[in-house]
Amino acid sequence: MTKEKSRHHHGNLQAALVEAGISIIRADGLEALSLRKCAAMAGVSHAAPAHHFGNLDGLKQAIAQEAFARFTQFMRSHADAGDDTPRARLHGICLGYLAFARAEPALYAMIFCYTPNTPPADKGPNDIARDRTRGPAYQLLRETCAPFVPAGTDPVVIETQVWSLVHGFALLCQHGRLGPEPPSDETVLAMLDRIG
Amino acid sequence: MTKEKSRHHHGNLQAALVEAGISIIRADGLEALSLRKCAAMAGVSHAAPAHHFGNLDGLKQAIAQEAFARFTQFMRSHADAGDDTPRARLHGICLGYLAFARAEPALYAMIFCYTPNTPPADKGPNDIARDRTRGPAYQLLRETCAPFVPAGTDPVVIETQVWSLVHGFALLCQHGRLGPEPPSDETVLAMLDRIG
DNA sequence: GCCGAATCTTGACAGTGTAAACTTGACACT
DNA sequence: AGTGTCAAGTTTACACTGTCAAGATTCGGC
Repeated sequence: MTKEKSRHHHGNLQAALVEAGISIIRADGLEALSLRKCAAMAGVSHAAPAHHFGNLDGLKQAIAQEAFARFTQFMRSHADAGDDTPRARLHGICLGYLAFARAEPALYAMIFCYTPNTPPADKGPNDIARDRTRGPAYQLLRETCAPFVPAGTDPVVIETQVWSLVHGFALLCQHGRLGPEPPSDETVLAMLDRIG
Repeated sequence: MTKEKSRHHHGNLQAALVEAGISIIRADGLEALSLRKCAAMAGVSHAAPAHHFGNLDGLKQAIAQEAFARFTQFMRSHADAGDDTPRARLHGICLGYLAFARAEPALYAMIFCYTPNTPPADKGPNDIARDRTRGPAYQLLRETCAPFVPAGTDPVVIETQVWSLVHGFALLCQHGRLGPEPPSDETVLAMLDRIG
């Protein structure tokens, strides 16, 4: 027999709602996101999402978490693309960062607004604790930046500088603050090379 | 006679609504902003704001414009604070930037999301056109960065690098991505000095 | 004094989040 | 089979929001 459509127990409503939310955000922006529209798009009653996410903010956090997962994978694949030199890896990860921000502006912005931070509040300020509090992508950034840390300087300074530069550039581009057509990726790489 | 309270013609409703909106955003964030709450806070009927701003987005733009005005003035005062050396001016403007972003996180974020850009679409890519399309504060940034532009490199690269770095750092701090207590201002100045 | 235009009010409607009570299906246990 | 329990969705209801249309009031120029 074919799978009967039971009125209850959607199967994987949680994922379906997140997917619906992503498509709504992609089409009409974050402001257009609503619990009821996601419910309708998933073919479910309007109050169902609240059972899974509590409230609208919960849904946004779930969407942001999914977006973060895609973002890290996207960036990691870009890091492995070019040569195996440290510089090629740094360029790759940053170009991936910018490409994702350009391709998915709304999702990218959500990652930083609706993803929880400092979850476990670990003890010492060691590397592992930093990775946890700064998000799943920080380990990749740290490894990539390591070869460019001059002797005697705190690695955090370099990591923070690279991250701030790329993040700020991505957002300024996204909001059109860098002119109608933004600077080329080569400009970013040139800025990057001025650091290391 | 004392000024009679006339039911119509509030006097300066436009400004009052913007002020109400700012206080709401300061207290409960951008999400809590609503036309009706601003109207109530200004002692006016619920549909009055639409007459001045068209819709909610119009009000947001007006608030962002006011926020932008305060931001530029704030930053300009910081630029004139220290010594008259180029480096002191650069440090001053960046510290002002960060101080404003820390003091008024919601207003700072609004500036980049709701302020229109590229208004006149000027002809040549000269300095004046750049100032117009990139916002009123760009002239200040350009003047401050000028002494640090090495011979033979495009000034835009330096300006963009400084702006991206400070903007990205401010937002990463704001969202707690740089740890529970963010790096000190000296760290930012150190990063800045690595550029010039 | 008068008339148009600007300013604000009132009333209404659709869409939204959210809470409560209810219905249905799945599963374990006896 | 019968039963209890629990999770998943539905239904109903309410307050709040943006937005529109129509009316009231006041201002400014003539």
